[in-house]
Amino acid sequence: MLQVNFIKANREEVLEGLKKKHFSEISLVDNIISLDDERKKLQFELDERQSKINTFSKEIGQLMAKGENRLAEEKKLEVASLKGLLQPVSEQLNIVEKSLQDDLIKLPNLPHASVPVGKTPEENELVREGGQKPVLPKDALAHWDLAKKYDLINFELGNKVTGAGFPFYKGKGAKLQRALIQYFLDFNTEAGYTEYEPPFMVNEASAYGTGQLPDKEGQMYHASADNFFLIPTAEVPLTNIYRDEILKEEELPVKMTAYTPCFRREAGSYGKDVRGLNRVHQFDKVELVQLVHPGKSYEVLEEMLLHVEKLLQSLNLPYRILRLCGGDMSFTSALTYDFEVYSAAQQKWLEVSSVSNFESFQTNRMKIRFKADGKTQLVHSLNGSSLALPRIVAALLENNQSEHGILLPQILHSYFGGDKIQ
RNA sequence: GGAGAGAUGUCAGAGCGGUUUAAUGAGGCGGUCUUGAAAACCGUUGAGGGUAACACCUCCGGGGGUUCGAAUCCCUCUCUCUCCGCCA
Repeated sequence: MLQVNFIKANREEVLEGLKKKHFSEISLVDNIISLDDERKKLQFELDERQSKINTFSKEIGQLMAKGENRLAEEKKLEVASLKGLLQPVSEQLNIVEKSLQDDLIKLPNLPHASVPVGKTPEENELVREGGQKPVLPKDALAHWDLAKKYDLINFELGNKVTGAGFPFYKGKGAKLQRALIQYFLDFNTEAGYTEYEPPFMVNEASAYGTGQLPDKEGQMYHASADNFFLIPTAEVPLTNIYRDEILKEEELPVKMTAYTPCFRREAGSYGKDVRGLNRVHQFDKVELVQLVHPGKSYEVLEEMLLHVEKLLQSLNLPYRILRLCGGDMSFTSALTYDFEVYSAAQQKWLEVSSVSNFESFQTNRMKIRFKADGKTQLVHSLNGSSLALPRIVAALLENNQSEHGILLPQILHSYFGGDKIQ
């Protein structure tokens, strides 16, 4: 959520930013500004009347203490009439505040200056590429065929027990999941991130805090008896740890990492690109979250980018980094880098990580602040995947297939307890 | 699932209709003293709105009500704790 005062002081900049993000309801901006002006006016009026009533009420108390009941009764009547004037103002104020809030919630975050102009994924900007694309024989198999050949993943069984998009991992396939999770967490904690194991369900306030509500509730699984939501990412419980908290400046940066399964309904995405592990409803992911001083968030974003890049390099996967264009970015982000790995048998780039700076957009909603020199201000929040497992597994299987089996990268040997899958 | 108790500032904890602008203690910060530290003493220390700065207004778990006046009384919701039951 953007801050009203910022919008008021930077109207032109806000309009331009929204345009870059291809946000259509531009009129909201002026609406917000006038609603806030009205809010202030009403609030002032209400405060003044309330102040009078408070004074009179105190006087009544003093009169009664002195036994001057008749004067007190007269004052009571006076206050009663003042109260009648209070009601309509307070009702109007409530209406205005509600509309203001509703409008503010609809505004997306503004894109950073470095965000490229564009609307579609094709217009994302290539930052750099790394690693070597393998040369596979003509009869190379896609990961869903490899998964079957080595009995690693059973998609049909998932259909039976739960539904489409809930695969079973089995044997070496299950162990590979465990090895990757363990390795990713170790990699992150060595870089100073504190490991958490959070709840996999959150309440409504938390889903609202990170921006899943009120808009995207169709994307989350909902446990209606208790009104809990299955988390779509560890970002939700992790960031909400600090909801409504005021940190000390020296507590920053807060660096957190967690493994969780992620649950996504993916409503509306059928057909292409959903085969095998390319898009599933439940998957494993290790996530990074940082809360930082607002002056340092872009520096930290680059640091997180390098961190994830090193991780991909250690897996020997060919990757590329994209800077997302205005139209392809998420509602809440100010700048997002996507990591994609090349899945050689499908001959396709698959997104495996998204690293974003949200600036104060999330923290304004959640009221995550810090205190410095007596002043309280919002921290900046960032997050990134390191990494989402399914597509990493897809690329590992496809790119490393050979006549001797799947040859795993060196770094995984000890975690996996072997160097290949046969 | 049943019964009971409770939710107050950073923490502990009083207040249960009108000098509460929320007592008191601890912690934090500043100071006096000291070579330095501890102790002792003095001062200071919540959030939001509003203002050029004051003033002023709101907040004692959330929402609603009674009253001239509510942390205090009533209703309701949420959560926490204790005991019993069930249980990995």
